[in-house]
Amino acid sequence: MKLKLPEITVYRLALYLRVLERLSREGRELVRSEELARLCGVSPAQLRKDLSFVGTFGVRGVGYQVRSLERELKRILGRDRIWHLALAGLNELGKALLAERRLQEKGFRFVAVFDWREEWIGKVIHEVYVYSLEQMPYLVKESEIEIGVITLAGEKAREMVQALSRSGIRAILNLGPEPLEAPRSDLIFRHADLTLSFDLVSFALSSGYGSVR
Amino acid sequence: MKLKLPEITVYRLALYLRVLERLSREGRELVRSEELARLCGVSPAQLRKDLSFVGTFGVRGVGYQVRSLERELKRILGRDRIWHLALAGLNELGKALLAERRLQEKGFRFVAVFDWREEWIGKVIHEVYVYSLEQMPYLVKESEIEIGVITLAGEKAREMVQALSRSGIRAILNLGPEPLEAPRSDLIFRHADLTLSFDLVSFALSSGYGSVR
DNA sequence: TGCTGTGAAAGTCTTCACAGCT
DNA sequence: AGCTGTGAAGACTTTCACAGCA
Repeated sequence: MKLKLPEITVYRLALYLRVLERLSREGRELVRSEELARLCGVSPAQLRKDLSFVGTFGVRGVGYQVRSLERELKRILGRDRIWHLALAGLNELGKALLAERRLQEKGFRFVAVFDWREEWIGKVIHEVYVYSLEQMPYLVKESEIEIGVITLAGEKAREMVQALSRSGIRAILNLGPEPLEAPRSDLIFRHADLTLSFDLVSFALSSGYGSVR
Repeated sequence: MKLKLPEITVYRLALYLRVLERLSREGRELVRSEELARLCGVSPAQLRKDLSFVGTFGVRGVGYQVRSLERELKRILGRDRIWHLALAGLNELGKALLAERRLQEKGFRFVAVFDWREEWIGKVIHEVYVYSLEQMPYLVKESEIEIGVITLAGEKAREMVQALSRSGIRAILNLGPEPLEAPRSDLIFRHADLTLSFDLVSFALSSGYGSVR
């Protein structure tokens, strides 16, 4: 339970799992570190070292069983269960997340949207009901919502962080364009901004950098 | 022009710029490394070291001029110009990107959508015209499109990579859920998958990890 | 005085290269 | 024979602590 691994390793384990899920769908039974690494854009040594942090899954001289490695990584990443999520504040990116079947399939299930605008409350977006902020504490508890997702920026984003925190949520994923300050240290708090990757591309293009990753 | 800095530093420079843009909007003139670092969730030494890779912008004993640091970082990141983008393949996430005013404001302008489905071709989504794949080589050249954005997965995603590459695009940003193989090494190629950050949160929750970043 | 810029030290991550097993 | 698992070496990144300057 108290597994301590580098954050970058966790990120890559999730990436390996993506590719394993695909190989598994395609019916592959066995994969070697060299191929899986190439598909993920990392070195074989990196892949084997990452796996060695969390267990020993391969067979020497043979490779890895796709299904069993997939199952083990799911367990390690906490992807062997259903998580209940709430979207705090509705915008286009938020709607895209609600519509994303792939997230549902992976066990990330949005069970509520919270918004402050009267005209949205009571509506149903991609099968998820929109509630007012007043209902948040009750619903977080009753629906066992553990992860709050924010796609907004600015003052509204900060209000949502406060509301989620006070409602007893366990984790907040900030997908908006600004870093926000964590309200409490016992709350898991991540910032992942899609739009930053546009800046990385623009830098690469204008600095004469080569291909990245 | 041949600036060689750690990728993680480029990422953080983009993050600093986000916060500077906000401070600038709020009318702040001066900021010290300690405050800017806190707002970005990094250490002051980190921030100063990152900046030292690309120049010297501060005044000792005083701090940084918000506007001039903002301008310098924009120049370094290639954000002092307009970039023309194409969306290759339309889905919910793609529509959300087209609608994202913040990207436009930052100089990332979608000028075309390409799709293989007859029923979409000729439509206009969030003011952007949908073209067929046949028109891609011509339009990439005529409209000076340098960055292709993909939000799809699977076989369609791989087809789009091929089509973009053959049309002479300079960079591809893969926002879909699977890593893809780069078609050529002279093409800038990035994978940034929002859905991976959900796995990181799920790991943090189930491993008893503390707050992250 | 006070905060930046930066060598040097500490810490972390990646790669190497081969032992260990099937 | 062949591929994984892993200590040890090497590369890279972060932090420290203070010189340098307004």
